[in-house]
Amino acid sequence: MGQDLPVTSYALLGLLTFGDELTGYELKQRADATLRFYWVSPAMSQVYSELARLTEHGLVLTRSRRSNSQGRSSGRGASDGAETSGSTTYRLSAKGRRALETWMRGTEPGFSVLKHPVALRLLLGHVVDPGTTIAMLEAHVEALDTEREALVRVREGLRGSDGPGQPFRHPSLVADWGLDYFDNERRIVTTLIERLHEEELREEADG
Amino acid sequence: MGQDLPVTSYALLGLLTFGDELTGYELKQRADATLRFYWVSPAMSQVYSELARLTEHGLVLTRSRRSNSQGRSSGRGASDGAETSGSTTYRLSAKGRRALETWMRGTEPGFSVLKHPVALRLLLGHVVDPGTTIAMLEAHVEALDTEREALVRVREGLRGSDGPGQPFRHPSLVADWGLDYFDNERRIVTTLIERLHEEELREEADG
DNA sequence: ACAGCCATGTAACTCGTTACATGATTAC
DNA sequence: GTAATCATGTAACGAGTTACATGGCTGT
Repeated sequence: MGQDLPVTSYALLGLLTFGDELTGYELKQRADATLRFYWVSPAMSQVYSELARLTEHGLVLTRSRRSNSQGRSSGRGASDGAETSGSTTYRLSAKGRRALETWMRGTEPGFSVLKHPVALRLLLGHVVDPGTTIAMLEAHVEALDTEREALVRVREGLRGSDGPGQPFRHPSLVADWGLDYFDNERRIVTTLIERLHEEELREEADG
Repeated sequence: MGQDLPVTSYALLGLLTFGDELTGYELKQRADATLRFYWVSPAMSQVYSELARLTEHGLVLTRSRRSNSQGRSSGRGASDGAETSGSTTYRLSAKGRRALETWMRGTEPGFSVLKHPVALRLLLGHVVDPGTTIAMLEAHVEALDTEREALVRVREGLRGSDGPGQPFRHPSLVADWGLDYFDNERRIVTTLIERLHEEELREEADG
């Protein structure tokens, strides 16, 4: 009991706690919309293989549309020849919900990991000319604006059920967190650009 | 020309641009000290395998201590029986420096990826009781303080050569960025804790 | 009819980790 | 002498990606 799955499995499982029954495709879209800001967007193929694993462990239940051979993917035997077409939806099982609770209460979250290629390249700024670094940072500010806008749209979609006790309360808190993060990062990077600009001008003046 | 290496390879290569000649072990320590805040800390074993690859590509040069069989690890032949002991140091080659420049100028950095287990669990806060979520956030604040302190020590170590034009100018800029990030995150999370506390009290009052 | 999205997977591969194994040097 | 740190790797594995393959369904 309590075989450990990777965090991404629980993340996908968690996306199924918001009520509905989703296809792998829809789950991927949900991950792209929200999960990608705080975790990752797994590839389509990974979504399907994670769902297969979650099904094996009994943490999700399946239902087929437009075809018989309903649910459960009962194990191991021969004779499965009718899974040709139609989509499969997945929903959280009672066991899945318990597993999620156990995971959230019983395991340490661990610290966040940031893979920030822009910061990495700034660290190595002495390798290239200042102009290159400044241009990179300016492009990053634009990218931040784009990402922020996307998150704003997500946040907007939660309005109406984002109050205390309502279903999207926690997603909206996390979205606010993300928006604040973007604002702050924009401010920092803008300041950095100014600092680098000043230095460059001073250097040109001196020779 | 221009075979693409993973970003982590360039990150390690970049750590060799600050002058000295390092062993794999020392390189790992450097990565642990600074790189881990903006990128990742590769495992010891990966440091060695990356160094082997960088050597193959001619981007770093090796030197042996306390033993003959010096440098270059010239290829492919039979007869290598004297690599028993002593440490090997690595330094950036001219080709390596060119490769790094090309990479920094010619490839898109891409957007940052954040794997934030605390944010993920906050997103799923409706699965557990508010107390669990609040406790998790409080633990996160403590972890932030610890990490921030570690970064402060790194920043302090750069003092004296962190001015414009000096060798650790860019590392110090990135460190300042990181410190600001930690400050901001602490502020956000503290606010979130307060919000959740208020809600919990109100809920208890209402029943 | 064709484009674009919905829907599901397989195969090959790389990155990166943990566990394991070995031995030298330094500090107490 | 023995514990900690320095130093270097190998082997097995898992997570996650890209490329590929397939086909249905929907709007124009």
